[in-house]
Amino acid sequence: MHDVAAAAGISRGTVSRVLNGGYVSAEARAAIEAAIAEVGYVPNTAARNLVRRRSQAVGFLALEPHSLLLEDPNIGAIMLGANEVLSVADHQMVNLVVDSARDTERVTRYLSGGFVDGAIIVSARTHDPITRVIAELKLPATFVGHPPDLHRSIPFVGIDNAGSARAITERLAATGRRHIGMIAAALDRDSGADRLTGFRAALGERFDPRLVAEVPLYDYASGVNGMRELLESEPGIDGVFAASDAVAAGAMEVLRDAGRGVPSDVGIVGFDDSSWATRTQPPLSTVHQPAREIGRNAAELVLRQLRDDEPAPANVLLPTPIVWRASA
Amino acid sequence: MHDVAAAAGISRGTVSRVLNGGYVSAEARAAIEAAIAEVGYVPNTAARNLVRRRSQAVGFLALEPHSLLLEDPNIGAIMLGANEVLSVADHQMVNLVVDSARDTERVTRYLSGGFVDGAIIVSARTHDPITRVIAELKLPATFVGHPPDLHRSIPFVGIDNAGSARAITERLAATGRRHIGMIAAALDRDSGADRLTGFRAALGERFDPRLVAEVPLYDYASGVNGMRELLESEPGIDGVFAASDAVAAGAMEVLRDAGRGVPSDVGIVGFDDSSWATRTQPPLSTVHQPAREIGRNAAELVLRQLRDDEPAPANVLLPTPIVWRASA
DNA sequence: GACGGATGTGTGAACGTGCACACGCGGGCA
DNA sequence: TGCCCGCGTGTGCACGTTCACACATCCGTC
Repeated sequence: MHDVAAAAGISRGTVSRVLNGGYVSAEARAAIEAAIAEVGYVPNTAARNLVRRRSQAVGFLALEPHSLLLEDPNIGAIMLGANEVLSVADHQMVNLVVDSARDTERVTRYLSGGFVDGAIIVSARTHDPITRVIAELKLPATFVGHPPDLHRSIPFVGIDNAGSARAITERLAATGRRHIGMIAAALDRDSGADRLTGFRAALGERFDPRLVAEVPLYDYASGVNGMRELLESEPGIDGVFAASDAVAAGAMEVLRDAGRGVPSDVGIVGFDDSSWATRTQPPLSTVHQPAREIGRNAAELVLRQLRDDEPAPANVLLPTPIVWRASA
Repeated sequence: MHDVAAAAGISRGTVSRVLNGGYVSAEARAAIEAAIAEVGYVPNTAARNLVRRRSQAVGFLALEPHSLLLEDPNIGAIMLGANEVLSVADHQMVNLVVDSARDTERVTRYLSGGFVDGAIIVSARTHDPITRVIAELKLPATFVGHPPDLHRSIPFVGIDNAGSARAITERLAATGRRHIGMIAAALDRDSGADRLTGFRAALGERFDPRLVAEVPLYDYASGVNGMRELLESEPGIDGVFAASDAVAAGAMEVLRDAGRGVPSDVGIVGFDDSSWATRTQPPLSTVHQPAREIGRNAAELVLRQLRDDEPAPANVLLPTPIVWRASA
């Protein structure tokens, strides 16, 4: 910067003002911009961060084991979306995977150390020590998905799981199915529980608790087990709402083995619109989760908190269009 | 740091030596460590980076459009592996997706500006402007996969595509298949071309150019088209080596529609051991790509270049075990 | 004509480290 | 005894910015 000032014949202070805004005359600005181009000047982030007490970095916290991270069909798109927004705003995105207890310790230290100005938190559970740390540090943050009850001060971006589940179940019912069941996964998470709630609301009087198979995870194997259970308790089942596309794929496999045609004998719908949905045969009718948009919005919410002149942002619920393919 | 020094009754310099190594007496060390714990001291990265002229960050360059990024079955695991190694070594990983020409400009500026100490480059093409920039800056870097011919100075980590293709083709042939074809994808990349080379080598005299279907991408749709082509040119085909698992999945779909049993009528093998491999019915026999290990090794190679006392690292080729499932 | 506000510029003091250098002390050796 | 060397410690400067403050000029107003 010193060199730029010398080349332009002006002081350091004015160069700084050109870069950061302030009263600068047109001539001075022109001279300095020419000098910057000539010298090939690039501001030094470390020095800037030092004096500003900022790091220009936002942490992307995934509170999940490494293996599940890769299985999750949405997380990659969420990361990508967040990264897009952050990099345009000249912020770095730092990935922090919290798997073991050792990670928790390391990441906690990292967050406390001022290495990041804010955080995006994915798949937080209730009572997670990390979320407590964030709340205590008053670190600008945003949850993806419903946050644990404790920290209502931190905004979140997500989708209306109950409403979406209700909508697609109603659509499935409208195709004339009489015995509609659900493979309900991950009921220990709000997303899983909400999808079941929506399903129940859609059926109203016709809801039959025997036609709900509860399975632990959103994965293929759970779909296989859930569908077997449903077929056993009601052989005449002709419609299935699977809590995720992977679950639906597992269910379709069981139906095929049982000689049931999809959608001729059984109509089936999923949730996520992930890569599974177009890989099944026939392709899956499902609820589209705008994962990239979720990531973008999460990043925006963090950045907005970083600009202290703006008010605390409200939560964001994104629309989830139904994608109707051939499975129902 | 000043506070720590005061609390321990010793000077700043000695505190610095405790943190960075140097002559320190046992008593002084103990006193300072106690003071650090008491004060809750965390070194300031910005100040350290400023004086050391380091950023403690490594760029992860993906030279691919956003959409393909998510389709790629390996890239997530590579990122995860690299991130693991880097974070343990107290380095940040900065994701840089180069999609448009605007990205190229932004990322070039980023790399030149000393924002990163090194780079990991994924899916580079020949003559990519970014790789030229890296070579000119003499930025410590590592390629994932074969680098473009130009920059032999930069090491790479990858797998032996030709050898692996040869091995699994031989294994397929050993099951007694007479008419073995290949769906060869992405021949404009070295990985694609090498897999075809390996296939040809395995068959030797028995190689029949009519039984090679060339398709543009490593994806499902290419598998569908490739398999149709093979069935047309040789209805008696009883073995297929698909250039990727996604291609194999597409091929299996076509075989099912054509009423051919897998593996009873046609044995089929893939490449990658990605999530596709366990989602097909029957599950796919394939070549395992150690993606997470590739990421780890790439990060190691960059870190080694950063420790200037060590010699320039050599390339790394990782082993690719065959995973034999039920499709052949 | 004095005064105050708007506009524009220069200067010095941080920000929190690492590192070079100076210095002190004790022991081995010629 | 004098000197060198290994060990251990303190001090000042530099790293490249931002920011507050001081100052300078011009214009309009009481």
